[in-house]
Amino acid sequence: MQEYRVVEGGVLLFSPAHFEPVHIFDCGQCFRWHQKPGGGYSGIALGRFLEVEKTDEGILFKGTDRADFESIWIDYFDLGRDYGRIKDELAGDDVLARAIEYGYGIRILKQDAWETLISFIISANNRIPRIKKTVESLCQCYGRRLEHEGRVYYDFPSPDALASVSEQQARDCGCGFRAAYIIDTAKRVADGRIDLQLIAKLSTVDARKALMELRGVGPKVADCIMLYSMQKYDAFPVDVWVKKVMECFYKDQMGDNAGLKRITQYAGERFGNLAGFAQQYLFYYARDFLGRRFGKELGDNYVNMYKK
DNA sequence: TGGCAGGGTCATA
DNA sequence: TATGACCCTGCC
Repeated sequence: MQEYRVVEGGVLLFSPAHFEPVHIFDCGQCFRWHQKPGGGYSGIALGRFLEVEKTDEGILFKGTDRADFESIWIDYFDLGRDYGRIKDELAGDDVLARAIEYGYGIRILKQDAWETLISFIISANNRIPRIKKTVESLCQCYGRRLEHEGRVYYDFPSPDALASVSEQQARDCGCGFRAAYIIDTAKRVADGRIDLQLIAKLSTVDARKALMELRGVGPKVADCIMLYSMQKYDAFPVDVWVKKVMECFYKDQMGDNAGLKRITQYAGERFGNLAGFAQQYLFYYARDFLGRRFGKELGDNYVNMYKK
């Protein structure tokens, strides 16, 4: 655990070698953290408002006190985990070594399972700005109103709250065709037919199966829920970017035209119980660095450049 | 300005 | 197991 100290306005984390806000909040795992105009991030998680800023001395967690920091945020940001060791293990792989160098400050947050479930149902065939907008809209319409230092913000709506929303109301929030999935899922969680805490205790294979019983939850969304909120670090969500990067760099090992199943299987073999961490580094690297540079041509272009 | 395509999933064949 | 449809909007 890294050292921290209570300072004016919050808690300061010293020399955080493996904590970079932009990497953490922009690596695709969360939707309610937003970059502030003056720098830093603000977000709402676990029913609380928090600001995270990088300073010369370290990472400043603004708007929290020792009690909340110790009982909530240490766990949420997974500050007890030694990312140095994880990186050392993964960096034996050439591709991962480069991805880690690029996204050196990524951490996997321990998010609320219910919020993660609904957020990633919304993510299907969608774009990140719209996902954020839709989640925010649901919060404002159906979430609990909270105040912090005179500022009003909204918690993520409870299962009960979303279970009583009509399909049209959910569509009005921008959910689109996912509206029916969300309401159906909310009803199941609200009346206890689905128990997320129980699912979290299952093995990765069984939890995946259980989650995929829900409408709107396929393999990718199930893996995201397990990785981002159930501490199942062997889960390896395969989205378009991870698919591209895997097809590009591990083509020889996986064979031509590797499908989703093959990619998932290969990631399990190669990265084992660190597959989830590997996925985060690969996703961020693929989307942020390679995506910006090469767009759709990512695969072949980069391979050619890499070989030279 | 219009048209495309997207953090996938579901239904159908 | 393989296609197409799907809400809607940011972006080219």
